[in-house]
Amino acid sequence: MAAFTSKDVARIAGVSQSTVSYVMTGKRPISERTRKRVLDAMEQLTYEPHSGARALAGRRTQVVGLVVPFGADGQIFGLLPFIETIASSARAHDHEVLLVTADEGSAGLRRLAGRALCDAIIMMDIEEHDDRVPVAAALPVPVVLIGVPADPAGLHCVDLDFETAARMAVDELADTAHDEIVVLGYPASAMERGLNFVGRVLRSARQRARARGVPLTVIEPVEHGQEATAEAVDQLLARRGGGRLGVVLPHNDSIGPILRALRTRDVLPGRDISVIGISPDPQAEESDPAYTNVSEEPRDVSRRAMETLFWLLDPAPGVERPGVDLVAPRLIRRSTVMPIPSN
Amino acid sequence: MAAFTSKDVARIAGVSQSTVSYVMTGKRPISERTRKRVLDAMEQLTYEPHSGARALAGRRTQVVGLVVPFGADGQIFGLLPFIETIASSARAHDHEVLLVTADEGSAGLRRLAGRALCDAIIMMDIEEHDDRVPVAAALPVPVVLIGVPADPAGLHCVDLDFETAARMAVDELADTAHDEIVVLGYPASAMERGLNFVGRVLRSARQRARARGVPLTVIEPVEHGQEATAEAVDQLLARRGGGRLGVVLPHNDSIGPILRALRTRDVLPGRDISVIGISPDPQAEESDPAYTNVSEEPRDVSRRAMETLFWLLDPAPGVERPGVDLVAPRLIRRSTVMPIPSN
DNA sequence: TTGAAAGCGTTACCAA
DNA sequence: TTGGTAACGCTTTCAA
Repeated sequence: MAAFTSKDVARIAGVSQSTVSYVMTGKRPISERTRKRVLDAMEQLTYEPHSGARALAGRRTQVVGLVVPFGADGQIFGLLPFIETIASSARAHDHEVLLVTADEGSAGLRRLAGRALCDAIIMMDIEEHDDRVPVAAALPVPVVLIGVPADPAGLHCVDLDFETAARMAVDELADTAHDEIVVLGYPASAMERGLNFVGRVLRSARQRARARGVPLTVIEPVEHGQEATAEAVDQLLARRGGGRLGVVLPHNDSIGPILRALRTRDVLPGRDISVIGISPDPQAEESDPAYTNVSEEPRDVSRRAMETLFWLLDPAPGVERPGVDLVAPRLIRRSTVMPIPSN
Repeated sequence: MAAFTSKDVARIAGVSQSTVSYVMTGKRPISERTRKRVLDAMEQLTYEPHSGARALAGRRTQVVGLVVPFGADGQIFGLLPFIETIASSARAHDHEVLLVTADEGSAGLRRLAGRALCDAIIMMDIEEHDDRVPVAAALPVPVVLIGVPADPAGLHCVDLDFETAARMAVDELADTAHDEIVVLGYPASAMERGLNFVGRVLRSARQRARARGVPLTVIEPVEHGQEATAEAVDQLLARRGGGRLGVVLPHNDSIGPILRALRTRDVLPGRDISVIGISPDPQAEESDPAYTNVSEEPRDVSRRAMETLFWLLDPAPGVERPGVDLVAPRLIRRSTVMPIPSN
């Protein structure tokens, strides 16, 4: 296990070291005969190329930097499918994934690029006005954002289409003959952080409700914690005037507490009130009750982000990628929307 | 931003390249005067050393490989605190974190070592008989396991002390005058995978209950899914003979469904029955009802694992680390254990 | 306390 | 279709 080099492979295969290199990179035509001898030698020595040497000589690290929103608070629930999909896509392209936490801020980005730790960067959890975005844009490596900032500064972004998500929720409630829609908004902290989707969701919901002729109210902010949630829910229930009331819950973290508050008040979603969340599927599925949700499609979003990233690393001729790539959400019906009355 | 090298720094500082290197590594005494000039030059150029070149010449990557249990099913709920703590500890030692998913199996390990991608490896979610452990033990880089396999093969392991965890749960119920204890066990799949703690928990609980003179029954397997859970819960409730019944739930994934089943049956934990989970804190805290739990201490476990890892990379003279390092759990009382009757 | 120079293991150019 | 060889940017020995 004393770590063989391409020189060893060359010796065993009876070829030059450069030939070994060309067999690996495929950047030069190699006769079938030599190729086989080289591959055999590699096999025999269980040879693996030294990544540092390769990075130094070839100026390619075969590493993707991934900036994840740890350290930052927030919707950590749905994080894993993103990371998982990114890791698997990287692997499929023979790339490694280097983890950087968001609490490092721009310094993390500069380190990734400055030390030549990676060939490209994926950055998650982008805020509307995000300090890191201008820094990222100036980096000598391509950066793909998951999330859409106010000014993408020329960077490629991928995200859920939150406008459509809000519209789908409103449509579902309008289609099922609801008389009124209430959106329970975000906590003040989220609004201050200017997460890119907060505004998009509320605006789109309002607009669609108007178009569908259903009155829509937004209650916000909805803070975390027992009492704050209780208060918001009471405010919500006060609006129930015998009509069919539908609630849209666009903020992951508050959905659980809100459902609990409803239960405490003996208000049963799907019977007394309708509830639609914008949230990761597993959360909706495992919640009690399992609620109808508009999915955040972490796998689609991540996959598209990685497609863009590898395209930037190796632009296919004639193919283009959109600057802002919005992924269509999917509405999954569970039991929390009251069916249309049969009369 | 054209990436400066240590040669540039040397030129600006008016010293040799080797001096720049020695300033960075501190492996040679440098006069205060030269040191300052070098540091100034670095600052001025915003110099960052090329990690590939450094790895090649110095045979140190300053990278920690992290094998996470994605792709594998399972208790993904509590995963993030582990990753977060590991990332932060790595950063504190000026190391990067390279992510490898468990579904790559031993191939991932061999790649990490063979390509010189990292200096050391942390591997999570170790099964009792884990194919990767012998491979890891033969690697030319140190490996620290989070989890304890049947045969650690000389590797260092860190994990929660599940024996003590089980004992604490039993003690808490015995101390609060319970007449009977039931442990709702693991699904068959977990038992087959031979997760290292399954056996440890049940054995220790049985033993402690005997010592405390409280009858203890284990119901297992408890499969996932609505009906399976319901069945287990009915089986559980059938044991209630007017006495004080305490339940221990050692398996994360089943705790939510079980609590739900209890609620459906109008059995209120903390009033009609007692419940203690062995689970991550946030899960216990955010559950409804928030239940008394024995914490898995992901932060402590990860921190100790990283301490061991950096000790292996740079053994301090005179200091030793235990081969198997078990972290003490902590019991957090919430509302699901019935208080001692006051009479 | 410092400098010069020989590697480290690849890639890629220049020849053949 | 192949081989020789000069980088790549750092660390570290050997000299001074």
